[in-house]
Amino acid sequence: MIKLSKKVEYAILALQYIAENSSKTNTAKEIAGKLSLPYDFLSKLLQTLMKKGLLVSQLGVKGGYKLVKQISEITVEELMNALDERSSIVDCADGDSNCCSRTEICDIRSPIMTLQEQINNIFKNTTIANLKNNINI
Amino acid sequence: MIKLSKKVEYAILALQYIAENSSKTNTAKEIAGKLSLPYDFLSKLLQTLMKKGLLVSQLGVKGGYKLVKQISEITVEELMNALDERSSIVDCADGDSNCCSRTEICDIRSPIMTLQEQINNIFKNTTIANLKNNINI
DNA sequence: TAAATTCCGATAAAAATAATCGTATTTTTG
DNA sequence: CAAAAATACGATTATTTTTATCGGAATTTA
Repeated sequence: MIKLSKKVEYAILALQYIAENSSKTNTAKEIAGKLSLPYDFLSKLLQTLMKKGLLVSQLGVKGGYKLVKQISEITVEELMNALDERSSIVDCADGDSNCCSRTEICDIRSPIMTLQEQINNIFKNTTIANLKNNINI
Repeated sequence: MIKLSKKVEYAILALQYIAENSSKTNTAKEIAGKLSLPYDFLSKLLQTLMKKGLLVSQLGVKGGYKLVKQISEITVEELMNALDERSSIVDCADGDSNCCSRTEICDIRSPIMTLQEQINNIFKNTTIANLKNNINI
């Protein structure tokens, strides 16, 4: 609960890797290899990020992925949205008006939404660059 | 992703219900009925909260549950812990030292922990009483 | 002793997440 | 042009987590 998916976790690592190697196009294979991530899964994920405009891809032999903008300009929120991760802590927090079939008046909806907003703010204010050690122990 | 489990959701509702009816012991059956929650599931959840010291139970015919302390003194963090919900956003954030088998040096562990702490703070600073509308629309 | 209840372990069902597979398409290069 | 290296994409499977259910035991009250 309240956990980042592997998708998001791998994407953070991959974006950071691409950022470090931004002079060239990076193949999914290389990234997966270097970071020991499952190739197929990563590959699909990168395609999604490409479709969502966070990466550009090049097809063919010299193909691979490049960043569109710097990782200091990509927020975790943006990444989660791109990967279709809903950050709604309860179902009714993202527009399900039937949420309150349980009780006549949903007693907790509004305060839960506030909780939601606080969490969203954290993800909104954290960039992929923020999630990187500057110190290599 | 980043979602409260039904356990936590139901527990919030149940604790609020019990708080409103604190003059008597409340049976799992009644709470489930009034809130339209699945009895077996709720029942087990209340037993857990009892074991963790958030509720006291009384066996037998006039049995049921009562609060040990006021819901304004129970934080969401406490509830999640009681329900064995780990609020760790990544596996390595709760003591899995093997987390970094992927890369020699885990580049993101420390900043992820910071993110984790921010999220924890929210749950630490929100009580079950806070999650209740004072206005009934 | 019967009824209402908590208590408890086991299991099943459903949903979400993660991973895999096969194949098509594109591009480069020899 | 043909082969190789890569992305693109749909379908499917496997795994894990979450949610729900079941059966019966123990406890208390009346």
